[in-house]
Amino acid sequence: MSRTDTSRRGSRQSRAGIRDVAAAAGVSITTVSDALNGKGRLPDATRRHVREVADRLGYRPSAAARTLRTGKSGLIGLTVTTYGDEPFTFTEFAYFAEMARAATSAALARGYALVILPATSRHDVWQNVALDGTVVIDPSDHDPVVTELVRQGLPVVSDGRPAGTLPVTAWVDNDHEAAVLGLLDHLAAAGARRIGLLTGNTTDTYTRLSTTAYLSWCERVGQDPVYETYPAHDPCAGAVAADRLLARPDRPDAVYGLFDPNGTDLLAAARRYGLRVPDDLLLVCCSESTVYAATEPPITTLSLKPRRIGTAVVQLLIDAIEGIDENRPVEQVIPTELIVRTSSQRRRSPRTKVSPPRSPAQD
Amino acid sequence: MSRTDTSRRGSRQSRAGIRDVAAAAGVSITTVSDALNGKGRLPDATRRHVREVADRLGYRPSAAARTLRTGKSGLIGLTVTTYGDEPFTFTEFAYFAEMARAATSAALARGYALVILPATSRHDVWQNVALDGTVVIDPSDHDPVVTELVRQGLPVVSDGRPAGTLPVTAWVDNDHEAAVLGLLDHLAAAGARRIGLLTGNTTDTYTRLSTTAYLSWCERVGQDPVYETYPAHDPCAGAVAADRLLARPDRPDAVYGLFDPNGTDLLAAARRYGLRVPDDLLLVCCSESTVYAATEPPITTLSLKPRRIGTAVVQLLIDAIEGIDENRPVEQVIPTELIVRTSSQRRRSPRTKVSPPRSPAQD
DNA sequence: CATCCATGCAGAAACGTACCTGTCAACGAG
DNA sequence: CTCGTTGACAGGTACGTTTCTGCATGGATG
Repeated sequence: MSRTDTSRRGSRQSRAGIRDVAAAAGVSITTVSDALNGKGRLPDATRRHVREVADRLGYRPSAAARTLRTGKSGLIGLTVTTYGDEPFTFTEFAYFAEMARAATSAALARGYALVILPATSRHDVWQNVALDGTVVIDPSDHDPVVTELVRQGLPVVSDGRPAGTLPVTAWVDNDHEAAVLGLLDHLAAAGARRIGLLTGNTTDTYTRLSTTAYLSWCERVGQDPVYETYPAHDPCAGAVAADRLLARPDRPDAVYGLFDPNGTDLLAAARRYGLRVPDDLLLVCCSESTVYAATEPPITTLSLKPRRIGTAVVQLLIDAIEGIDENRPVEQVIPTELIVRTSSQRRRSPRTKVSPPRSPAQD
Repeated sequence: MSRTDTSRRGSRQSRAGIRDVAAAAGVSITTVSDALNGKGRLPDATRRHVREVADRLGYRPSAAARTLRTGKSGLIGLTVTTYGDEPFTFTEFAYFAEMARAATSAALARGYALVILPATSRHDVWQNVALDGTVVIDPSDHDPVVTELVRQGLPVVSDGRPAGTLPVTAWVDNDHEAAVLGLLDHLAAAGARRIGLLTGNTTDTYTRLSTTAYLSWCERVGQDPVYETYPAHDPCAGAVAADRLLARPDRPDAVYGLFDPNGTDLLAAARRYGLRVPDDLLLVCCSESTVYAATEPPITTLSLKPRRIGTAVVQLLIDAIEGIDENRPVEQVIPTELIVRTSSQRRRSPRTKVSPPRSPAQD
């Protein structure tokens, strides 16, 4: 009952350690550890007793000590590419938020926590945190961070297939080519004769694959490509590029925008030129934002299913960390979803007085 | 040059530790530690030599051991409230993303990393990570997590002033009352006779303060309050509530929406009822999203300046962790910004053929 | 009765670092 | 010549766990 002051130090009030619990419960340190971690062979009575004493003392095991001993920290890095000195970019907000949210949930469910670590972090920060593995979003060609991590023997799972010979443990990605081809077919089926593209001038895999898919589709159907590129990480450049695209002499009658804000950008540009959507111009953009369900008209979007990706990435990583089933698939393709709304349907749907509220964008 | 195998274990190839470096450099462990950490009094020659050997061996100090020894982990928790089992909610995407982004940058600049930890996390996850302190976003009245953390002696800084007697170390917040009052005055100045409110039915501080500010403004100017409430964490309820508000017999001629998606919700509802914005209906909503610059018409938004908040929160927390200037302000109020666009200006601006692209939403 | 195994627990060795406490040489002052 | 001083390092302990090994005890088995 009374505080047995068998502590080795005169210092008062430092947090209770495992040996304080052992002393108070009248057992050995081993027994406390086993009782609390459900290991060893102890009678239930002892186990309960130890647990109760630990509770009473407010005992909290030291994460640092445990990590040092076991070599596992329960921490997963979430690495985001940076433009300038800011972590993750303007154009990827909704995608990143959804993906990170799902990843956090998935990690948590398996007892892990996520640490946000921009790729450009100072080296000393990287080294001051004990990671069990890392998720890398859209790694660049020869990402020094990934190389370094792999060299340290840490598993690395990337969102987006690695470019070149980047030695990731596993990756998850969409089939961007199939997505773009399907989407272009959808537009063509809706009556588009000349489909334009609004794309980025960066070299990341997503942009590259999507653009080449567009070009090959054009070649297949015998259409001249009509596209404008812009630096996607610049928040104002998109509107300018959208304007350029619709100002061209060979103005397209349908446009696919590769980045999230392109939908509103294109819609605004269309209005400036007096183009009605979808009558004069069909519109699709890649976005996870639900605002496109409530625009006038609602805009068809391509969803990359960031929640599925976030979940899959974390599962793969934790499997690798825990050495579960070594010969599990190291790459996983998540299907995209085309959410068809008014902007890509040639025939305008009859105007309803009160349309039903938009449905939640679960999963 | 040759691998001096003085390692105490027969085991091969385990990561180089500090004593491997010491052996290879022909000095003691102390010297290595001092040389690498810039402490002690060593001649520059020794320091350089040790550093070089450490580099050659690919030595990476163990974060866990360092944490155990020093008691500092360099990790800051970022706690988000949850609705259901998902971290952070639909309505706060843009705000949260901006805030987290700024917080990450600020922490990084001072050598800390952020760990995402939903408030409802399993207890064992909380305990498995060694935190130096925690940022809590919008803590509820008697948040058990905050209480627990404070009891452990960890500094806690909250985004949003703590309700009741929550014992946070410091907090950062906007002056929500002033913001709402100013915004309502702005609408009144633009000619609004009856201003409605679209608000939440939750009890968090933001919603409560904003709503009471609205009510007291109404009382002051002698207007009957016209408002609808809905569960803000439900992604479809907003559209329904917006519709309800505009369907009322005492239909307002101006509306302020408290949550991010309310702008598009209200705009869509207005269209259904044939109301022109801003001619028949003035519109303002609280949002960090840039889509409202490109809607038709562009919508006036109230920005809570999440980036400033994120930065301030982290600075305050790290100051507390490092014990800098104990008597520093423990509360900080960040001014809001009303970004005035067409939707809240009575007179429609002349239609331009090509409007300039929207400006970036820096800071 | 001797042997064997399962049970219930204790002792002690790591884990890798930081830092406190020496030790030893050189050196200038008295 | 002696003595404090200072520079340059080495030794050793503590941080708080987990876990391997080992030691009793007691009942079942031959």
